Amino acid sequence: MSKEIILDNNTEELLRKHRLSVTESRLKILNLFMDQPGALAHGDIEKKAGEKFDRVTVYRTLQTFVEKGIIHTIPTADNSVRYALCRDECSEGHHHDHHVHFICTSCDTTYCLDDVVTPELKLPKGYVAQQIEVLAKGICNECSGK
Amino acid sequence: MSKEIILDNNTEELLRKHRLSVTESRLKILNLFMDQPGALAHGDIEKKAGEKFDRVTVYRTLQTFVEKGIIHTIPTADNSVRYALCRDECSEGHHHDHHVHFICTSCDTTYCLDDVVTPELKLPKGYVAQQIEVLAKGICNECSGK
DNA sequence: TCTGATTTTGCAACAATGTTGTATTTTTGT
DNA sequence: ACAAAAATACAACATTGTTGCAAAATCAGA
Repeated sequence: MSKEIILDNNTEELLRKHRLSVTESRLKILNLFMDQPGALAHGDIEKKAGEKFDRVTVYRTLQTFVEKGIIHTIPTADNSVRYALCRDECSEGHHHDHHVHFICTSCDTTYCLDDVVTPELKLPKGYVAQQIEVLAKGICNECSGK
Repeated sequence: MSKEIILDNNTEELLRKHRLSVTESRLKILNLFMDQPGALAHGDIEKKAGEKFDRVTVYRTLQTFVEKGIIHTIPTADNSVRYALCRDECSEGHHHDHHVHFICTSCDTTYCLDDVVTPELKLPKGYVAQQIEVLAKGICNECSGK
């Protein structure tokens, strides 16, 4: 008899779409991402998940999700990469996250500003850009309102 | 009798300017940065320095240099912050590195493109940017020429 | 140039983070 | 329901980053 997991099946379909086995930890981790607007670091996930989440499972799950194009990484200036859901269609191994990321210096939330497109750049001769990441730091919507 | 360290005194003056004691490890680390065009990760420094460099000393030296505005950090998408010399005048604790960073996917060198200025951004209402970091990935000058 | 005060270093011990291999469990397709 | 495939948990380990403190180097003033 299969365990009864009550979760919306958006997440389940997402996994199936990428030909990944539907497992409890994957569903839970996906839901963590869905349930909040920002990005999560590896550590956040271990904490938010309550008590028990094997560290190795989290590492491998995140790695799988990145490879499949379900989440993407966001660079930060400290040593903590954060992950966020890919809103748009990201094909396997090829992300199209041409939007700006915003890190709030007050509440430390990381946002994907999906509507802000990364600007064009004029690079010096010989440099060919394949991908451009824009990282803005400042005060977010929530924190500036108060 | 003081040990004889033969190094150009640009580095020494730089340290004095920031009221830092002139020590062997600081001079060596500064010279590592001077001797190459790109940025260095913590690990690079430990390796490049040959055999002996206490890890703790490197950590604390980098931290000091960042605080004093001698170097600045560059975010990356993997878990390895890199450091580069601040070309322009950076006051203590307040960096003016409004230039674009470029990471070559071929040779893995990180460049500061000092002449490429970060573009203006239109952020959604409520978001106030204090600092904007632009990170371009692609093929660098050196690698594209061949 | 000597000397005491200050700063920096090196070491040890530790904490946190990330990796790998393997046996066991779960999921999948038929 | 069953065999094959995939994912997990656990242990053991490697790497990376942190802290406290005694020893050493540097500095500033006489």
